[in-house]
Amino acid sequence: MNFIITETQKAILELYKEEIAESVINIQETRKEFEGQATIVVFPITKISKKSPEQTAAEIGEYLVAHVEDITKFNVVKGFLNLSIAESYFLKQFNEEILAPDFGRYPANGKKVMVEYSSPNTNKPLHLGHVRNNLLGYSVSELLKAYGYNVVKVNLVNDRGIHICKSMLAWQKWGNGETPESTGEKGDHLVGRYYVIFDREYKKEIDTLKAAGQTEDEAKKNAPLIKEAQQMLLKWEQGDEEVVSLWKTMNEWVYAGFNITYKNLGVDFDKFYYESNTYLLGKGTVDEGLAKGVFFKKEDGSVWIDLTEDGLDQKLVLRADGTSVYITQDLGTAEMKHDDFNMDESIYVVGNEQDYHFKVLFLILEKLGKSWAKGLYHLSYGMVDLPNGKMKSREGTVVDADELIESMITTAREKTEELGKTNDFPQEDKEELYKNIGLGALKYFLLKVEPKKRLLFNPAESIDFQGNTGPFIQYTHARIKSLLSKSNYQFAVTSEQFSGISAVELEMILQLAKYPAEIEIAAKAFSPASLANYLYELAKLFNKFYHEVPPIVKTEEGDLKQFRLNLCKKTADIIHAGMLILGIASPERM
RNA sequence: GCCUCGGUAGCUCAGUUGGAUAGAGCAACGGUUUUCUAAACCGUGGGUCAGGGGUUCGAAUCCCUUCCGGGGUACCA
Repeated sequence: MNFIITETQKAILELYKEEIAESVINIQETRKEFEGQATIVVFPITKISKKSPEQTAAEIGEYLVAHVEDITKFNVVKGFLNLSIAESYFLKQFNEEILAPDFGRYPANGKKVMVEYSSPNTNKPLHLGHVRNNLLGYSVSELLKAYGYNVVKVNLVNDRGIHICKSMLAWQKWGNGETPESTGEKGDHLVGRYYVIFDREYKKEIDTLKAAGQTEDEAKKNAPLIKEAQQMLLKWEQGDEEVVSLWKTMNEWVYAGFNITYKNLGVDFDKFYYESNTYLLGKGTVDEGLAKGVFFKKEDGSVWIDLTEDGLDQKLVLRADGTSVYITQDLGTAEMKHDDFNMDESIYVVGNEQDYHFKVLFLILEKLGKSWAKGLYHLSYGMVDLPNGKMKSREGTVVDADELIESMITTAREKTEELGKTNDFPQEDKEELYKNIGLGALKYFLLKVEPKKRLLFNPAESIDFQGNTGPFIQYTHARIKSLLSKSNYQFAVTSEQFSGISAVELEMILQLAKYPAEIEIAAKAFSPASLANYLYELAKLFNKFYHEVPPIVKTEEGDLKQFRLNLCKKTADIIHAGMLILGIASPERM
């Protein structure tokens, strides 16, 4: 409805003899309790008109109705000028813009963006926090594709380090040669189980040492198990055959397990990076920083950067013994990824506990003069909390990803069968449907919340299937599909002059018209949440329409029926497309 | 202590260039099915937008301040 702005500018020039900037004219949707579709907020204009808000509004309203064909009526409420727009305007917009096959699709913008997400540790299975990360990363990728980007999805796997050695060591000591094959256990769960066993035995040793008079810190350092694990890490780094071979074997088990989880979640990656290959990177960057005078060396030989002028602290970038720390590695990895893909932007999907780390990382790269540093973005998201607090792997208070997925599917199965909806479905289709619904509920639940907010998950209350949920939107889609098939829908463009259109239908056109802008907003914010809420509003509006309008299938043939069917079809298409961006399937029947 | 992100209905959440009487869902209560899928629709009740101050025609939104909560402030990753 951009024409309103231009016309209002003309009106003001005519009435008050003054040019007015576009930004001063504030147009919003008219609230439901008032008549009209578009509202101009006139307060800012009174500075020019030098008249009361009411009078200014009335004058502009009269001008617009007299001079603009599509504006048919106006009313003034305090400083708000409500305009009624002709139905034909909406129909024209619907036919020409919204029904166009490429509606909501952005052309390629020629830019490449990397989205790094998931980044699991290979010593334990994925939990609900990882699920949020994976769904966010996948969805943001799809969102950016829809907005015209060329997207590269990468997964930087943390496959080395002391934590992996803990699982390996525990398995060596107490595993009796168990394998996923011999136990039937998913590989990541098996390895995770030994990680927990290590921790349990380690704690026992600590207690023993404390009982013998050592302090907590001493006991933690001196426990034989941790020493053995450290030895193992050292051997790994020296390339000890036995250790490396065990490491490879156990990692393979974990990957096999992860692949199943990824497949169930519907996420994928274009490239995997492994920290076992990247952990030595970054030393060149440190040399570069020293040469440029960005870093400095302390007496002990350790290398630092001083960020106090930027409101941060001094930060170590290389130990005195020349070994790397986390940020050294990340500096090197960032350069490598840029060399590999030469992308314009790069998004790290990582939890908000690492806000400080990424702030520092990006700042250092900028100070090193990397031109691409300004394209880096940390998509920081809040932790998923349980009612009694944070999830902790070692304390067993985690919601396991595989179990959660399974229970969502089970719930979907129970609810669907209770409603008797799938009595005539072939068995295969049933299982496919339950999976789509169960995961739809889970994904929507996690994605509808603004990423940076932390999110509460209560395992005791199952995720809803009614109201503002994935299944509600899926149901709306299925309902439309059923209607279309019953009416033998064929596409045809209607005229723009016929009667019988209701207010809710105009609302739907307005809501559909917003779709491209919603993609843009969500893509720019790297946040699928607003899109999720948009789709919910659209579905809700459709259901209202569905109840208010008499059965379309039985309506006599004509423009009104055709228009309504077109409206249904487009709504289904947009729900389908939008849900795909969220990684959620829209079943044809449910 | 310092940095940072949050605090909106009983619960889970929407609400951005500052706009009208702050919205949904769940839960509670009541209603709608001889009509295209009732996982739906309609209605009722429920608010000190954490507290206080400021900016102005107008503040959940911007500024200051206090309180509460998460996270960070590691030569862990």
